[in-house]
Amino acid sequence: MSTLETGKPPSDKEGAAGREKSADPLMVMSVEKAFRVLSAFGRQHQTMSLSQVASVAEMDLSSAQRFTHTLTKLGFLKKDRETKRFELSSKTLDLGYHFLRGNRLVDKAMPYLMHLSKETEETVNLTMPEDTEIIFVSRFLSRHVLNTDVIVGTRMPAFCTAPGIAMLSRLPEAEAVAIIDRSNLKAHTPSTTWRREDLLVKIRQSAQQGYATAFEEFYHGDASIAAAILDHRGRPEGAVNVAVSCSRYTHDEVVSRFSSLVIAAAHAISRV
Amino acid sequence: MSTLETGKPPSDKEGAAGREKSADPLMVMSVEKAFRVLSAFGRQHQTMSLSQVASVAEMDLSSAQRFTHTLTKLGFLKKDRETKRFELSSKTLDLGYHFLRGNRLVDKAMPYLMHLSKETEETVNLTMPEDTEIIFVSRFLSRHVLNTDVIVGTRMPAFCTAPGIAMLSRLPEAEAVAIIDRSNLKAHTPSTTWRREDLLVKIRQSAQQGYATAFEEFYHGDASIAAAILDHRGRPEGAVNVAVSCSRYTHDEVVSRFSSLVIAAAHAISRV
DNA sequence: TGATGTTTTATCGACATACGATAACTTCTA
DNA sequence: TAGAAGTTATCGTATGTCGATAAAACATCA
Repeated sequence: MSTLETGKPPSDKEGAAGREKSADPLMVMSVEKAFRVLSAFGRQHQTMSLSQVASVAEMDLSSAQRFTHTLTKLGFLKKDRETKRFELSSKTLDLGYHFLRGNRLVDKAMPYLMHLSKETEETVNLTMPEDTEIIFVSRFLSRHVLNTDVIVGTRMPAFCTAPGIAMLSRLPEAEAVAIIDRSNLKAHTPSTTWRREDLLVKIRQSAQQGYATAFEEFYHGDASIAAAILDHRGRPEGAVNVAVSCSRYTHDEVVSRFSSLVIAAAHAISRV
Repeated sequence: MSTLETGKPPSDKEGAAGREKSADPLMVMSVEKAFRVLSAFGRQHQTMSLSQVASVAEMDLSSAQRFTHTLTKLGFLKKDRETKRFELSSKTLDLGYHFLRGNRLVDKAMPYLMHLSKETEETVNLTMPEDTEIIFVSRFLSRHVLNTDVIVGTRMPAFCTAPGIAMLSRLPEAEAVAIIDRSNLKAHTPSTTWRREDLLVKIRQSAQQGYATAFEEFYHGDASIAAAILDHRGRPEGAVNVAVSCSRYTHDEVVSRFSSLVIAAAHAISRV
C-alpha cells in the first residue's frame, strides 16, 4: 500500500466526527463517492429512485442528490422525467472504450486473435489478469456457439479458468501461491479443481506444458485451452484462449488440436 | 469531444479566484475533474507521466497529483513503478459492463440479434442513440469479415449511418431536424449524404419504408441496413442493423435480402 | 563526479466547497 | 382530501480540497 502513513499525530480532534478515515490526505473522497453511486447500479438495480440510490450506495439523501445530479450532468446517468428514476447511460462505455483503444496489448494481439479465430472457427478470447481474477478484454465468437454470458468486461476467478492458470503458471511460484491463497476457492461445478494442493499441481504442470486447460470448471459444458502472453520482463500480462463445447471434443482432442495454436499465438503476441 | 456539457458560461469574468464555475451548487466539481483526468487517456495518450496528465487534463500539478492518486487507489489507473507513468486499467471496463448487463434493451434484444446473426451470417449490431451520435452496444461479427475498427462503445455520427437515419426517422420531424442541425455535417466519404435537404428526404423515405440504408457513407466498402426499435411510447430507443461488404451485394440485393429481416427483428424487440 | 535542471513526492495553511439538516414542493395512496 | 413518502431547493458552516511550495528522486551534461 501507500508508503505514507506517518505525519499524523493520531490524538486529535478528528475523532469527534466519528468516521475514522483512511486519512489519506491525497485521496479525493468525492470521487470515491461518485463511483460508489455508479457501481450501485447493475443487474440487481437497473434503475433506482433517488432514495434507493441513497440507501444502496450508503449515503445520505443530500449526497445522493448531489452525486446523481453531477453524474447526470456529466452524462453517465440518465434520469427518466416521469418516473424520476436513474439508470446508467451508454456513456459509461466510453471509459472502457478508451482503455481498449489505447491498450498496447489489445492492439497488438488483434491480428493474431483474428487469425486464430479463422483457423479454428471456435471462440477465441483475450484476457488480462487482475489480482485473483481474469477480465475478458477481447472476444471473437464461434459461429456456432453464440454464448452471451461472457462479454468484454466479464470477470472470472483465475483459479478455475484456463487463462487464469496459464498466467499463474508464469509467475514466480511464491506469487502464484499468494494469489491462490487470497482467492475465494470453491467448486463452481463438480469438475472444478479448487483444492490448494491440486491447484499447485495444475499450475506446475501448466508451466511445463506451456498451456493450461479447463474442462467445465466454471461453466457446464465449456472446455478451454489457454497460453500466457509475457511482457518484456517475462511477466504474464494476458492470455489467449480457445473455448469450445465439451460435447464436441474430448480432452485429448482439445489439446492435440489447439495447444500448439494457442501457444504460437501467445508467443507471437509476446514478442511483437 | 462529446457534446454534453453543462453549458460553458463564457465567463471571461475576471477572477481573483479565476474559475467562474457553472455556478451549479449541486455540481461536485471534483468528480468532473476526475473524469477529465480519465478521459485524457486514449489513443493519443496511452500512457502519461504526472506532468503530462496535468497539462493534457488542464489542471495544476497538485490537482493532477491528487486525482491520479485517487484514481489509482480506486483501481482505474495503473502506475508503472519504474517509469512512473500512468495508464488506464482494465477496471475501466466495469462501468460499461454494468451498463450492458443491466440494460433492458440489450437484454431483450440479445436472442433476436443472435437469431439474425445465424440467419444472415453477416455482421449484426445493436446501437443506441445519443444526441447526434449512435453508440454500438452489442455486436455479432460475420464469420468472414472480422472488422475490429468498430467495437462495443464505438460512436459514429447518426446522420451518415443506417441506424442513425432509421432512428431519426421515428422521431417527430422537428426533433430530427434539430438533431441534424446540431450535427457536424460533412462528407466522410464521396458517397456521404450530408446536405441538410438530402438528409430530410432520406429520413422521410426511411420513415415510409421502415428501414434505412447506408452505402459507404462512413467507411469505404461498408453497406448497412437498419430498422429502429421503439420504446413503449413509440420513441426510438435503439436500432438493429446488418452490415455487409459492398463488394458482395448491390444496393437492391441488400434491401431484398435483409430489409424484412431487420424490420422483423426490430419490431419483435420493440414489443417484448 | 558534482552541478543544474526537471519531474515526482510530501506537506500545510487558508478558505472555498461540498456537507447535511431541513424547508418547500410534488406525487402517490388510502 | 388529508397525510405519507419522495423529490427538489436552500443555506450556514465545518471539512475537505486547493494550490503553493518544500523535499526528494531522477536525469543531463560539463
